[in-house]
Amino acid sequence: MIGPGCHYSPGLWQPIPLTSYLWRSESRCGGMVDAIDSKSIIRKDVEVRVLSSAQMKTPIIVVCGPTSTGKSDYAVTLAKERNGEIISADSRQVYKGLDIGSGKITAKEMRGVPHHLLDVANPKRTFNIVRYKKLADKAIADIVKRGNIPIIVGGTGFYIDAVIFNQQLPAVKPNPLLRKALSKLSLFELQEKLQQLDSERYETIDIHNKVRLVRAIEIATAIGSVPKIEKSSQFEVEWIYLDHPDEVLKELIHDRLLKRVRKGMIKEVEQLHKQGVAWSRLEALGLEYRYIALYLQNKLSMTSMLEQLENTIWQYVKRQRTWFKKYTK
RNA sequence: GCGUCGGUGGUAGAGCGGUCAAUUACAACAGACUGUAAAUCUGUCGCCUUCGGGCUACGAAGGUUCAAAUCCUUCCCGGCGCA
Repeated sequence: MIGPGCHYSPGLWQPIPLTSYLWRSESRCGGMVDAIDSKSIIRKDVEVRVLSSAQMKTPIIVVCGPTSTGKSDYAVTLAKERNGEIISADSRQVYKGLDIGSGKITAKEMRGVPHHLLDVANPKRTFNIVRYKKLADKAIADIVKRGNIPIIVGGTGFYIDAVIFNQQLPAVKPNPLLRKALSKLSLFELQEKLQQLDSERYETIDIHNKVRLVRAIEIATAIGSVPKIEKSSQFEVEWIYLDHPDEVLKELIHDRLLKRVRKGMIKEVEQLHKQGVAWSRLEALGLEYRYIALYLQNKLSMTSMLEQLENTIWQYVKRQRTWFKKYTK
């Protein structure tokens, strides 16, 4: 059985609870009681009402963890038990057509549980976090309206953060012309430019990271400076972190990779390319799409493609773990 | 068997008398993360350390030299050419 705060799961899995903002304990000290109390006051005082509804946080569940730990499956079971609907937090599963390679759940595996934020973007164009947040916020609101509990499931920590902590990202759209011009500059020139435009952001940014520098300059150019990010939490979060010991996870990754190759993952990438997704775009998508694209272009043999891919997946696992570690604090 | 080229850190591969514990890339390990986030970027990476330094290392053993991964000799191993 799977339930709130019960970090137990079927088979040989050993989901490790990272945090325990348990739903039950939270509602005792926070939301529910206040909410009920405030209702009686509402009719008399609008001020109190606003304050109280701010205090009344929406319960939400987050299932996170590195790739191949069985998040999707776990979440479906959880959703069935808890009346939940699932919101994917995966930067590649948002794209139509990236199915096997991204490890997207199949209709059958959903077992009737509604899933959101899958197949919402065209793989030829880059999706981004602001669009993700907009769609996710909307999905959450709808789910809550239906009286169900939203369950955010995925391995993209950046996306999870944006939604859970309600990060207000600056409303500056990507400017392709500016980016093109900036891409010609050296690292040093980009650093100088940002320092001139916004010395405060310059202090906090990773000054070796061109991508970040370009984005910061883009924002500063448009609105003067990069605003400090505001975080707030409107949710009562129950965190569930799934992981396995290294050896177990490595084996799961290996087996799953072979299984997906057998299921036609290579054909999927070939198909995407035929439909007009450029090799360079596929390579930029990373992991499976990058390495299979290289293989299809005869830049890698089958064996070295699989070897390198497995290796890169493991590096990704470690980046994910690094990200999720902050949820334990 | 003769000739020839080579044997360098987990791997590939620089260095060819001192400034070499040894460029670089990959792997490994740790970390960052404000509209590309499966992306992008950073640090560490022989052993020990009181962080000054100490010790062991470039196939093996000898030798030349103030000084050798770098030169010489022999041996072992691999590629190629001729037999």
